[in-house]
Amino acid sequence: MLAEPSRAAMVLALMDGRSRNAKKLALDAGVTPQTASAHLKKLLRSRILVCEGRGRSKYFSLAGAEVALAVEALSEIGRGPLPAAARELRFARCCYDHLAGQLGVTVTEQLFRPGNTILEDLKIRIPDTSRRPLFRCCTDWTERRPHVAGAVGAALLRHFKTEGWLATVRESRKLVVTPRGRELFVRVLGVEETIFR
Amino acid sequence: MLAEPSRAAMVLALMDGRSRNAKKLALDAGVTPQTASAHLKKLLRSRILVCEGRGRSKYFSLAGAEVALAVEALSEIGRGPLPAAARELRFARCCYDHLAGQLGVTVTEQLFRPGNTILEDLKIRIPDTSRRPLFRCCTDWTERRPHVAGAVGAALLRHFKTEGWLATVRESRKLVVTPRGRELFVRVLGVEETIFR
DNA sequence: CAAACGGTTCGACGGCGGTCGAAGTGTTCC
DNA sequence: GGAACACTTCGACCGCCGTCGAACCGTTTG
Repeated sequence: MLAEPSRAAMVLALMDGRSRNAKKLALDAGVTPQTASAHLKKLLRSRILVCEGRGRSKYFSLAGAEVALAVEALSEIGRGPLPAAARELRFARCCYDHLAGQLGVTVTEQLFRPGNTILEDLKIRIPDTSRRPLFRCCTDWTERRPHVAGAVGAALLRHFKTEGWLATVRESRKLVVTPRGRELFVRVLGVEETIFR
Repeated sequence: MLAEPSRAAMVLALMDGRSRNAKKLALDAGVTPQTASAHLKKLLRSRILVCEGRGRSKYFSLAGAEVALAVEALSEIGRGPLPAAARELRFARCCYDHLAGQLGVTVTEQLFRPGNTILEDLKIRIPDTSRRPLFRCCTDWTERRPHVAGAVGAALLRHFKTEGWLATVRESRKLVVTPRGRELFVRVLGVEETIFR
């Protein structure tokens, strides 16, 4: 649906969230009204657009936030340099302001063990100043499993850095586990020794 | 790129984050190796996949988080019922075998409060028989925030149903909070009274 | 070295689908 | 009522691109 140039042009034209009529969209896409009509019909059927018929004109707009999110997500692909160093990032890296990679998902799983007292043991304090959700999760793209984000995720990474468990690498998202960190991850968080290779 | 069925099949096959060789991907997509080769070439050029040549085999995997995000975002489009019955499902429903909706994300947030003892209080036992991940999360499509899934999510919903907190509605994913459940959600899980309207 | 195998290139075929002209329906406005 | 207009349907055309057979290259294995 979004792959076809004319349809893509129409959807992109609607990315501002406003609505337009069919003729305007035909112009945006550089096709005749008949062609546009066929495309718009398909876009409606596949729930990408919705329309509201006002009089003899029909006004089209994006069907919802999911559409806008998907279009934005697609436009992110292929930017940036090739990840020759991908492997290095796989074990531990930061994802915005929280921990990701094998270590990230492992820590997250530990947090979910019934009876764990990790957040208290580390004396993690969550600043409740913001409207930020306490907890979010990203699906880790290397692990395809969730790691903790949100306020809790940020607080954890902050702790690991200030307490010298993890060190950052300049100009990179890579994180390095210090010897001290390695010992503490195992002893305090119950992480398997083996994941450190 | 992602619109073509064979390529989509290959990319979906790689959505678990692991890597596969060209022949395996050809099989997944149901095409011959020549055809797969052509597709893989294009997917590499457009930075959707990366490959690592080990010996005479080449191992392909997703190029990065953006790709996984985009694919997931695309899969969200057009899901869900039309707005008429949507409202009813919004508050509480089951998502496969776990709890979703406003109540689902709220419970999930409670689980992440530092110092909570919810899983022990409820005497939740996680069967560790399976290879099933202890914890997964779905992004709730109505709430746009994560709710707990995986073994923990399933155990929780099972508990809520067997203990009479929630009642199922036949032929529907809808879940109804019983008066008993309502009281317990507030007292035991610390859910805000107000979300029950 | 020969055989097997993974991956690639080339060329030919065929179908799906985007395109537009022409014509049809319904609405608005004078 | 009639003209202008927004949108749709139909039909025919045509080009792009996915497909596979055959042949080719390079690595691995015995």
